[in-house]
Amino acid sequence: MATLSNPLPRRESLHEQTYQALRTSILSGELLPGERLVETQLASQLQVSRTPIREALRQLQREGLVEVDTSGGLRVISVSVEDAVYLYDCRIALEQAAVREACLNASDRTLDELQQAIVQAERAVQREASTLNTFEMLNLDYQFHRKIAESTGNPWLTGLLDQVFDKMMLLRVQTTRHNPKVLEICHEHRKICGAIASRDPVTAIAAIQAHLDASKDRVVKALEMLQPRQQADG
Amino acid sequence: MATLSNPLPRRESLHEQTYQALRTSILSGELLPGERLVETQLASQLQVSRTPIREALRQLQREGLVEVDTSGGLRVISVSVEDAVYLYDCRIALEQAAVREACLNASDRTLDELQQAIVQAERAVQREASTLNTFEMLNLDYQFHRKIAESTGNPWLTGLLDQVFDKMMLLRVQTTRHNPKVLEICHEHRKICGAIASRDPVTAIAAIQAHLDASKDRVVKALEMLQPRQQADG
DNA sequence: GAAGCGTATACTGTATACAATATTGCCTTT
DNA sequence: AAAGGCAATATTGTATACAGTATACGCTTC
Repeated sequence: MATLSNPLPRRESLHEQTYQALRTSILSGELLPGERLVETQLASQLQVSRTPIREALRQLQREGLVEVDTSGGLRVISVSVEDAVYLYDCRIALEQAAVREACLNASDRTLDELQQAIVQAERAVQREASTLNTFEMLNLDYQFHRKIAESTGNPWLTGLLDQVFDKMMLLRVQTTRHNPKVLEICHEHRKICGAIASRDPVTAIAAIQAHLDASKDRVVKALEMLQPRQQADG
Repeated sequence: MATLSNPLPRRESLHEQTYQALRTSILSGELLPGERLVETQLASQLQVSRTPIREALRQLQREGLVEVDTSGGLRVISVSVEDAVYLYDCRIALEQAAVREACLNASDRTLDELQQAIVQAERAVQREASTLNTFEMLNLDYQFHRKIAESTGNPWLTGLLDQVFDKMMLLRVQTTRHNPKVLEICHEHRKICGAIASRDPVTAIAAIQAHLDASKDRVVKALEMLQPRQQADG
């Protein structure tokens, strides 16, 4: 609804729409890691000129979802087992800070939204079981974590975490298909939520730590199954 | 030196050079917070067409150094006292993770470089005292912190911290001119470095925490002097 | 003189043309 | 048949032209 209190929503520019489209395609796995992104192809697919495509690609590049080829072309990044560990390290650091702040700042309204995010995820799992695709299921997971970040009121923290989430999505789209222990996750989410609700930073931090450590383990194991880590020595 | 192990360095594209030029201008204070960035002006100043300018601006926008106006124009962000606190929260979270990993991974070579970074900063201060401009002085500071991040081997962590540093530079360019207690900082740096060298994560984390808390205090106090924080109630 | 309208101007958004470079495959030569 | 070179093609880099939109200024009208 457009009201007088807000400026009218300006029609999204093509480069913005292009950015969103490409990002979604990458995160959902429609564009696979390593896949070459050719400007003219994308332009004809999305029915725009190369100009907005280029602007979108530069953003994705700065964000690290896309990287330059040896010959100057752009490709979707591919995330190794090594990267997965590194990304989890970043995520744990940021999310610990997030839950700590959340314990201080979260409003009742926010706590409610957290609850709802969990319930929504549980319902979705029970209802749609296997029909729900991986991308959407992961999105429900991240919704919870993002809500915690938002509740801190710290926009920079949210932004940084979003970047980490994006790359994480990329690797989890590959792995989660095989072990979607979502109910277990929901249980862990409830614990975190409870600790935040009782304004207990120590417990909350421990809970998010445990949750992410477990998640990290699952993902790393799954990845090593798919693409065995190279040993430095024999 | 170009060797066979690396691909030949491709001539930097104009949009990359443009990005670097704009970023530096912003961080050094040549382009002031709130200042309008007009594509055609920048194009004529840098003697390129609008195309590379736009690509550079999109990157800066994604990175958060530049933001859109109500009327669609781009402006250099301005960092409030609130933002300063939020940015420090992010930085502390990330740097704690960095020093912890540094304790585990730092090579002797890296430790040496850390030492050198400190010595270099001390020398610069003694030698050039007041002639050294704020931007360069801060760069020496960040060099130290960036080296720690690099020593983790975690490229994502480095990237995230760089983003925080950039915004921090923006606010510190305003504040540091007045209280350049650099020697004090060097002392704190030595402590951190020592703890990393003795592979003592607990001490290292405590030291970086103390260092950043002190820094945060200084910056917030200085900022509140310049632009008093608005009170919600009278 | 103030309010409102309209035009001129400035700026961003997008498309396209042109240039430079990389890749591919064919053709020649030995 | 293999190697080397040359031409054709594909792709990115950059400039510019044109369109849409906002802003500013002056003119008109009351």
